[in-house]
Amino acid sequence: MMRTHRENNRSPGGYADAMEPAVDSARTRIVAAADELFYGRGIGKVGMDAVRDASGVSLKTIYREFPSKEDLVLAVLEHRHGLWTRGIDTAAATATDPRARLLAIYDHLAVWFAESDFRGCGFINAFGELGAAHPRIADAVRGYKSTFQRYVDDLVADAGGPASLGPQLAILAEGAQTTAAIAGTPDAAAAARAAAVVLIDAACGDQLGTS
Amino acid sequence: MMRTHRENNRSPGGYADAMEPAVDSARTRIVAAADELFYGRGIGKVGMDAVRDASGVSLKTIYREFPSKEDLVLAVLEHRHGLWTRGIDTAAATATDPRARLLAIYDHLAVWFAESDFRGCGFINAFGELGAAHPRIADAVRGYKSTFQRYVDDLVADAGGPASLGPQLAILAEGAQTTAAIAGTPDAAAAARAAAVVLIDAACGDQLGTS
DNA sequence: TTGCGCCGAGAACGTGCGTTCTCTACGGTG
DNA sequence: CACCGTAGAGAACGCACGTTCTCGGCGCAA
Repeated sequence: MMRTHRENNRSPGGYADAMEPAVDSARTRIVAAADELFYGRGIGKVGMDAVRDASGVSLKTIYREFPSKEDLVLAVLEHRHGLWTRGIDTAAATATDPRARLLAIYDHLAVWFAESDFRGCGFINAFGELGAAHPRIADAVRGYKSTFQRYVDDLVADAGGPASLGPQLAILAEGAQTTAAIAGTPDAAAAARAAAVVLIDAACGDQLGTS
Repeated sequence: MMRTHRENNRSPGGYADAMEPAVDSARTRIVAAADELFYGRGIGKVGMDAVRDASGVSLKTIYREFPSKEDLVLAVLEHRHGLWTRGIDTAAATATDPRARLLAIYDHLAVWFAESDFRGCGFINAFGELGAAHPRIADAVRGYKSTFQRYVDDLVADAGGPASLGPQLAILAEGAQTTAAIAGTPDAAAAARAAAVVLIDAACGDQLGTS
């Protein structure tokens, strides 16, 4: 099974092949700059002028790549999903069994929460801010979250746990993110991990030792 | 102990005593209307004109009661905290022991998630949207969340559980809220409750039967 | 009744921002 | 060199919104 939680290769953009490199680097710079700004200040508080200044790409080029701010937000969310996926994958890389891979999720959260610019889950923030008015953004967030849910469910199945365990572990991860963001401390990752240990061992029959 | 999770009596406003009734009903109508609008659409998407139209109170009076939109947001958050507190208290009213009062939290979540206009936790949404730019709002949200954390911690102590259990149960509640909001289904409440049962019984020595 | 102060309705003002337009420069091709 | 498409800088436009101001009406004291 070993589902590796890959991101999609590319959004269906459709730009010419010959100029892919230059265009792609412009896209990359725009998305990277917008991601940092959106995440740090909230999407509504960041104007396209700020994205231009931070990326060094003119407004005209930004609007050629992304026909509207909403499209840029969607690209930023996809980018964040790639970061999240890679982080989970590297955290799980050294694990040898599904149980350890599940717990690696919370270890990754601990690393993330300790970053100085941590401000909660970008998907949750975007959903709370724009979900009601922008169905495409709400759908994208739903999709990313359910992808993660499937990842957890598959690991639970590999570990021989019941289907009810997956949602519980995902809820712990979600709650840790908002708790850490609001409290301003990374403690929630350790608490969620400890709870996950109890839940996993209670549900999976306790074949292995604790921790 | 029986901490009853009360809200504060009044914010330090300081308006004349003689006109309190009329003024208070204006405040109430403004806050009620703003609460519904802010929660349903997101704070940034609701103009003061919309608050005026929905409350039937003129802009002049709104600005006499709340010197700025930020002050109105703070009052709305306090109002929501009162609703949340009363909901938790009534859900816990029929419970006879601390364990049941803890589980009543998730029963209350299930009721809340099933409401047609449920759109996640208003505090989390406000924090994600405005926390970075409005420290007073961030502080208020932090305060409400830590009040809830203390409520849970006290119940855990009453139940004879270890201090580490309180944060775990609060994380479950937080995670259930965001999961239910994004997924659009109330299932997360039941999953969080089931996880809470396992965690409580594992930590408290399993004196009583399950569920 | 005459003045006075409060209030609601709504216009007005300033600002920020999403989006588009203009102007200029430049690099490659005949 | 002339030509063309493209890019950047930045102005411009339209709109939404937070906040303030104006106007007309209404209740109330003398």
